[in-house]
Amino acid sequence: MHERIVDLLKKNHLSITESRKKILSHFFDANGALAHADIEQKSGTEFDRVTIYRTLQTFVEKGIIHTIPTTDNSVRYALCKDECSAGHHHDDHVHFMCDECGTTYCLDHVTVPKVALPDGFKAMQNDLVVSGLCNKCS
Amino acid sequence: MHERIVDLLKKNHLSITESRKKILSHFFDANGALAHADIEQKSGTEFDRVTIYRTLQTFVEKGIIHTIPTTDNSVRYALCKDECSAGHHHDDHVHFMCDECGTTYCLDHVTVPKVALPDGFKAMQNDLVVSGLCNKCS
DNA sequence: ATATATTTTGCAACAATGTTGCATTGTTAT
DNA sequence: ATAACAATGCAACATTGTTGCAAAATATAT
Ligand SMILES: [Mn+2]
Ligand SMILES: [Mn+2]
Ligand SMILES: [Zn+2]
Ligand SMILES: [Zn+2]
Repeated sequence: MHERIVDLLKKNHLSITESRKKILSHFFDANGALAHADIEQKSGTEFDRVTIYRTLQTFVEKGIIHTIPTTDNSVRYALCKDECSAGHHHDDHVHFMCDECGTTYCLDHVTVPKVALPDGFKAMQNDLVVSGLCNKCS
Repeated sequence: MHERIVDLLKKNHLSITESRKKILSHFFDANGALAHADIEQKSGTEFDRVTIYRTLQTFVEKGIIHTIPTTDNSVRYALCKDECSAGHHHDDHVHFMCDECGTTYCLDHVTVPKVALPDGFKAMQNDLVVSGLCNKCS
């Protein structure tokens, strides 16, 4: 596990620092997506709030994590699959938010369907967010 | 137009106030969705920031406007169709965000497709946000 | 039309979230 | 080990959103 994290950082030409390792490990441990506040809580006073912001930003830029549009308009992050790289995300899966437990899931095997748009509209990215009850809460 | 606004407020058992009329008229004038900041800007110093927050909240509760999940996780609002009422929104249309001009459109005639979810997941609401170039920018 | 009851507003104070510059510390390359 | 470079912590600030309460506006009853 620790090796996997270090490798992932190396692969993306990022220096191996305590905060990056720790924050990445939170993502590997979590089953759902994490908000900034979640990480802040899990980390205690280990590192500064600013470091968390900057680390998340770096991870998004490198294609290590992706942001998730949510119905409550709070920012959440989840690990990307291997296909993503710096500047090129390929997270075309559906996201699910449980109204009961609040967990946000990446449904990696459910792809976002394409829809026909009015004339002149060109789609570059499609995000589908489903909310309801997850398999643990229903 | 003015009558239409007053009627809409009356229909929802809301007192007819200057701020509510003015904010509603901004939505009727706008072609896309509005963020809190847009309204604050259009209104100048006419009313307090807090009033705008409370008015938007009231309108959402009454089913007059709906919130739109966005990829940049900023809150946007747009007028609902007549079918919406207090506590019962029926805004099952696709939203489009233009990467060029920033406009957010309600594509009222494009409905969100249903997707098959893993076992145990129960969908209550589906939001599809498409981004790319709008008909004016492409 | 006036008086009363109810609701909405503005203000102030606060909380939460996010951003920036810069000196110090930690990491990498030589 | 040393130098070059990158990341971190801190402080200060900006933006966004929330709450309580007195004053003002609106709706209701007389
Ligand atoms: Mn995801
Ligand atoms: Mn809409
Ligand atoms: Zn759940
Ligand atoms: Zn456009």
